[in-house]
Amino acid sequence: MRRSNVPTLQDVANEAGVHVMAASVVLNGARSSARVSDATRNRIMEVAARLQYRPNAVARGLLKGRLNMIGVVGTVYGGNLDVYFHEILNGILETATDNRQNTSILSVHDWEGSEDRVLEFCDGRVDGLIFIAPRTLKPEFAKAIQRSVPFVTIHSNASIPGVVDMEADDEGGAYQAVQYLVALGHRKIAFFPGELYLSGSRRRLEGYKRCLAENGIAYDDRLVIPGWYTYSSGQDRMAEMLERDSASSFPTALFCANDAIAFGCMEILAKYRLRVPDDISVVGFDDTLNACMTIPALTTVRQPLREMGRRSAARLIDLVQRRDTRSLDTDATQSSLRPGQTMDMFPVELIVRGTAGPPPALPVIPRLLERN
Amino acid sequence: MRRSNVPTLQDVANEAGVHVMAASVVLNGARSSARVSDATRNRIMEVAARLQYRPNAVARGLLKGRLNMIGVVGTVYGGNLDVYFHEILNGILETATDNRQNTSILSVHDWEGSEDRVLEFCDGRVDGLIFIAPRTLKPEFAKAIQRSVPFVTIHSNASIPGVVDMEADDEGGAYQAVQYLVALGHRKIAFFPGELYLSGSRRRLEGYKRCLAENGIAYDDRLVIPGWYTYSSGQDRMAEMLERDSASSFPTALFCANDAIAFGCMEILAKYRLRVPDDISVVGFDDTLNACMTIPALTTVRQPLREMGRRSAARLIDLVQRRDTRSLDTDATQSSLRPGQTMDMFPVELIVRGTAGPPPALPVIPRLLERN
DNA sequence: CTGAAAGCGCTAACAG
DNA sequence: CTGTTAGCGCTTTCAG
Repeated sequence: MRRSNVPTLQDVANEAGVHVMAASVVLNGARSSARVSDATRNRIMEVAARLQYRPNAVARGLLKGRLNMIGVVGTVYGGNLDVYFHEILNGILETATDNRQNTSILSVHDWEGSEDRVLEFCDGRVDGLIFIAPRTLKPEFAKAIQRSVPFVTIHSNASIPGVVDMEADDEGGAYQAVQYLVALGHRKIAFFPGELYLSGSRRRLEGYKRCLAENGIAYDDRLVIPGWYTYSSGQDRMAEMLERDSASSFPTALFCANDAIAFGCMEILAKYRLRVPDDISVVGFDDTLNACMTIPALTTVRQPLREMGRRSAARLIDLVQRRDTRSLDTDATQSSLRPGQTMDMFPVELIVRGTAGPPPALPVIPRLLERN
Repeated sequence: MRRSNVPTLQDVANEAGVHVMAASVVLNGARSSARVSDATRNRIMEVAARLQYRPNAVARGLLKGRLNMIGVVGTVYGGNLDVYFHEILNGILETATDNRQNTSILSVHDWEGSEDRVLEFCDGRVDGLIFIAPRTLKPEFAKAIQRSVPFVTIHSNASIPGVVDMEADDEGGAYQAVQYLVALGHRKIAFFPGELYLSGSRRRLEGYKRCLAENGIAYDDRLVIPGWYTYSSGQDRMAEMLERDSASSFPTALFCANDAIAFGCMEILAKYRLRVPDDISVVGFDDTLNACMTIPALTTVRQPLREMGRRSAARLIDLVQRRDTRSLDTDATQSSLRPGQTMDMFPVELIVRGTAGPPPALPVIPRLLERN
């Protein structure tokens, strides 16, 4: 049953009066391209051009067991793939394009309930998978995936034996951010860590705690308010804190576990007539593209998301190729990417912009505007 | 040459001691599932479960001429797929997921030079294509695509006969934005239209002009500065204007053809110590996710990008299905989407936030800060 | 150097 | 109701 009306190799061959395989050899430039005489070769090329022949990727894929397609699985948060995802994706697309790979995206709402969709996703249609911030990859699930295709993770929550994972220096980044605030004179620094059951959040909490301890500031768990990695969670938690605390017990600085939370906080602060950074300082984490778009621009810990995307794609492509040629070369020195290493740690950097300054001389009084 | 180690239908059949096709019928639930006795059926299911058999999507795709994959082609601007693209993508992913379709992304840097990549992209690996803001689709190129797969466009620059295109009411949106500024008391309103060779930009310019005319304000082409649809272009054009104009000839309001331009402008305005909206008003276009993340939040014309993404995917899926069953039903009333219609126009809406207000009583004097 | 075969994994059409 | 056969479009092997 021929479905589409695009010319096939058979059509070209018929038209040129040669056999399919001659056309195949000519048109894909297989190793022995000298196997066809110049006359037939030219005739085939001419016919192919006239018919606008293009090889069918699926047929080739079935045969080769490879489609030149990398799959990306990412979480949608409240219906949206957020900027964080977006920047990683940019990196992946860049590397994929450079290596003539296509990119396919699967968005999942929750990891637990989507295992079947993910498994289906990798049944032949992708050569490998990149998981972006998977919540919980159950070991059996990870095994099931690996049976079909290799995969790598970015911000994996729990490390999986033999699986390469990209991580940023969460602990160090948090430490830097808090140290910066302390140096500015802050002593009461709140922390919005996002989801504390995520290992990244916990590492950031570690950095926050270590910095306080090293500066002789007592840890106050009323200043640490968990939530989610979203704008609206930032709004909610900030509002809670503003309604709960009196002016005197209110923090002079906020460290947020990502930029979205920071923006949510800032939105609420504005509603309460608190000026950033005069009345209160805010520091984020990630340095997503919109971090420099607020006024004042967000002071934040830069995580090289794009680079992490690039590297994950490079790693994956490497794994796919290695699998393809596993029997041919046992020499692992071919690649510049060390295969044994199971975690790529990326450095972070504090980007000082305009949302953090010295604490106010007098306690400020938050007053809610009636409506914005 | 068997490439992967995943169990195949043949494996299941062998293990269960039945013929391949029995396994096929049982495991995919084809029309006559009663064709197999319960005993064999159970045995097959049991074996399939034990072996963790999953059908190979590529093999099925080759046979059916359909992979359940929709392709999205978008432009990268300065190395980034921007928020605009991102929101449309969210809509596409949503509808794709609802219809059990996968989504594959191809990012192109320039449309002219990427025609081959696009053609290659649609050789079997996608069932249809969504073009996001294609610059110039040459007629022959469009024909070539259509030979392989159906496609739809979003913000197509020139309409292509028979191709469904999603557009927003650019003219009306621009009119609304400018009318709002005029109502606030502004008479000197600058317009940053982005690329004027794009039809969308020109329609926005029409709306701007019409509104000025209807309010008896003379059109001054010194106030209309073309550029690109980017943050950095907003910065550049704004800086140019600030350096060029004296305080007295400086506009009191800015209408920007998208949010990115508006943010770029605002960044420069801040550098020149101009306060938004006290000294100068700014209105954007699009209402991308980060529009509400600046402080003050951006007043902008909302384009339902997500909805446009959803609709484009729905349209495309419809076309793909129609193509699949073209010989079977000639009855076009099946679908709720009218097939003949070649343009979907989406309404826009002015979202009033905090970046526009009345013009200042006295002309303001921009003064550049030494460093930010 | 050329031709004929077989087969990737799956399904749709046939005979039995 | 079962089993066989052919084939989606392409490539690789093996004879000629």
